[in-house]
Amino acid sequence: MTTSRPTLRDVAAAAGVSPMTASNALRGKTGVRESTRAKVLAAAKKLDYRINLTASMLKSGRSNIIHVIVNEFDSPFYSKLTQALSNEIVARGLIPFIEQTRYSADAATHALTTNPFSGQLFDGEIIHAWGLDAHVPVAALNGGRPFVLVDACEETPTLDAVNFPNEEGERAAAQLLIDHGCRNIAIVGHAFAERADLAHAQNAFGLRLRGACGAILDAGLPYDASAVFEAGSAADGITAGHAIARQILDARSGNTDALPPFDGVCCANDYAAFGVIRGLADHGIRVPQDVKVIGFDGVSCGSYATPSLSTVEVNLEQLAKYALDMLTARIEHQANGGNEDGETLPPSRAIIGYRIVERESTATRPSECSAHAL
Amino acid sequence: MTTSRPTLRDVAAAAGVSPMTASNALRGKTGVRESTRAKVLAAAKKLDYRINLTASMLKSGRSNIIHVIVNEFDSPFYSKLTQALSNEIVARGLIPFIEQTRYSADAATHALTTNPFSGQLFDGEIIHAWGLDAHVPVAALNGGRPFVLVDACEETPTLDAVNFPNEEGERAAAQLLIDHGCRNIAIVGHAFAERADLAHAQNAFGLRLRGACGAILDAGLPYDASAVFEAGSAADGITAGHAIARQILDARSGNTDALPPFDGVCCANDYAAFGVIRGLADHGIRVPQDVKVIGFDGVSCGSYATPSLSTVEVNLEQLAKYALDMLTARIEHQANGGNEDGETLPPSRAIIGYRIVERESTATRPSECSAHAL
DNA sequence: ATGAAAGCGCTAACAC
DNA sequence: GTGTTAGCGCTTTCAT
Repeated sequence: MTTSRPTLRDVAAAAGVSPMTASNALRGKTGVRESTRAKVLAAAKKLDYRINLTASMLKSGRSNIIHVIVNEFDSPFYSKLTQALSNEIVARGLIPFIEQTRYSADAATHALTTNPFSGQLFDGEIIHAWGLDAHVPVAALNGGRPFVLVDACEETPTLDAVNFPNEEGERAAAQLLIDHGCRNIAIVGHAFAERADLAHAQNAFGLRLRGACGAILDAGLPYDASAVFEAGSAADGITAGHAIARQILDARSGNTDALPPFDGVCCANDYAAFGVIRGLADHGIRVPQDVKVIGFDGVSCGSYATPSLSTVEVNLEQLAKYALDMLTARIEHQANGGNEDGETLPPSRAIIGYRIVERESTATRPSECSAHAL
Repeated sequence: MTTSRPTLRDVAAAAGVSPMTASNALRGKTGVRESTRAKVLAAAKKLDYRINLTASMLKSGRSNIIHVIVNEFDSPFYSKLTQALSNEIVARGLIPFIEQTRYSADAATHALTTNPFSGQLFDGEIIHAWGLDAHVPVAALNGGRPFVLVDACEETPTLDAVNFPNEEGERAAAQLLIDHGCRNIAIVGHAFAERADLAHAQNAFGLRLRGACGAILDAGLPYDASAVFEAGSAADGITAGHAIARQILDARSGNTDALPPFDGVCCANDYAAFGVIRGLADHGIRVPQDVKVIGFDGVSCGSYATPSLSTVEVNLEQLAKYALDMLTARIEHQANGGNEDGETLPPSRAIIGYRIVERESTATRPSECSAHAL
């Protein structure tokens, strides 16, 4: 016969009080005499009582669980984002529930709708998943639940959102290359678009391209389709790196028809930047001696890669803080019956900070190349 | 006035059946007439019914949630492990709940005990967390719940466990260096220990050292404390890389007292290997031209790093399969009342497969150095 | 400050 | 095949 877990009843009986008093005592509610609370806590400890959260959640309708949706776990960026969000959620006494969609819009839709956890188990949700802006009508999926969009860049501000300094950060990245003497810069990330057409960029990569081409054009440097390579992952980055290397080698070979050789590459994320460096190395092109490369995100491995990667490091701790501030505000508001009388909280928006991190991949002097910069 | 979610009652009423029939129909139970099931499903769809899992879990005592505990999210190894486990769990129709302990034995203990989710909400648990073998009495913490230990290497087989091919894999790694001509191999990972003392190695790094030193000694090559560096992370790896570089430079400088220069480095994981390469580069030592380096794990970024990293790639898909087979067997066994009459399932053990992946970091000829090997 | 009653939404067990 | 009953363990409400 299995002796099953003690319930609140058992604790109450052992302490000689009612279940209600035991519940209040255990949850630290005021209005319980200290001596009574002590008795209850002692009984709970003695019995090794563990609250049954399913029962608690069923009755109270609150779970303290925050749902986090990302594209995948196994990527330098998402693993860092996940860790930052998890840390902040735990620090606030909440419980993170992290799910990956593996870049599937269907999976994202499911996570937000069909999935019975959403809206019943979770107190709030934070999502950074690809393609949401274009393919998934997020605002419609979210039935007024506490919800934060990360870097979805949607233009209609109906939801709380924390965005990255996409345009400004990538502009600064391109400017760094220019300041370091680059005059023919390749851009890796979003597909080519004219500057004017980028005014309506809807996603992060579009905004980053806007920033990079802005810096380049404003400096009087060339910007055209031959210098823009579409890539978001290391695999695509390798392909881009090969193309960039070929153009450099072609120019070196003395071919008079050759395009001028690239001397800098501005990447929309670190992941692709690693691929670009890899692709360049395949053809013997060295970074930073032959070409300088800068990424975006500030992933952890950028500091211990060889060459270490210069980047636009975004402040993910700040992102997590903002997201949870927005979420908890909405959760509290709902708990106080805020939504019942039509008084909905207006949507909040925030843009997180960044800093340019200069490492080997954009170094100008050989001595800097071997200095290990964190 | 907020119109709250429809319940099973509402669906049953709309379909003109009892709640029980509706429940059975929705859960795909047999013994429901097809026409009835269709009516119920239609009603559920029309009302946008979503099952309340807290209620379901409370009543049935099953959640279909698998608890996964790892040290951290933001590391190349754990992010890959997490993704593999998550994929397999989802593929089996279960729900992964992933938690990080951040290398804290306290956090691990909490995750397994104080945490009210464990043993009440979760159907099973999979843990790969550092220090569990030595500091946390896992077997005692687990109250007979379905539970799988990943690579904890504990000697008393009281729990289900999936282990890595630690000794064998690292032996193969060292052998690769030897076969490629290395004669003075540094080992990075576990602290130095005599071969005899490693007979009782209790953790993964100890076993890996046993494998490496076995290959080296059996080949008649030197193995002593001067060639062993303790490191598990990129940061430690950089320190080790600096020390290794100094010894190489010292020997090059013609100092007659100098130790022979290292020509190979066998690392206990890829994470440290990246650090070693980084540390070597800080002193201008090139990989693989000056020293060959091999890692362990087969993390994703090893293929697109520069140099790309040779490694012992362990089969994490297989790990996930084994772990879930063990878990589901135990869950089913418990559901069938297996534990009540004292018939406990004997503990299972498995060792996952590996393959040696040769990339640039151990290449012997220059031509191989620029070939991009996946 | 404490307790009694009621029920959250679902499903196991049993009747019909 | 379908319906009825009962209750999982907790917390909200309201009485004392």
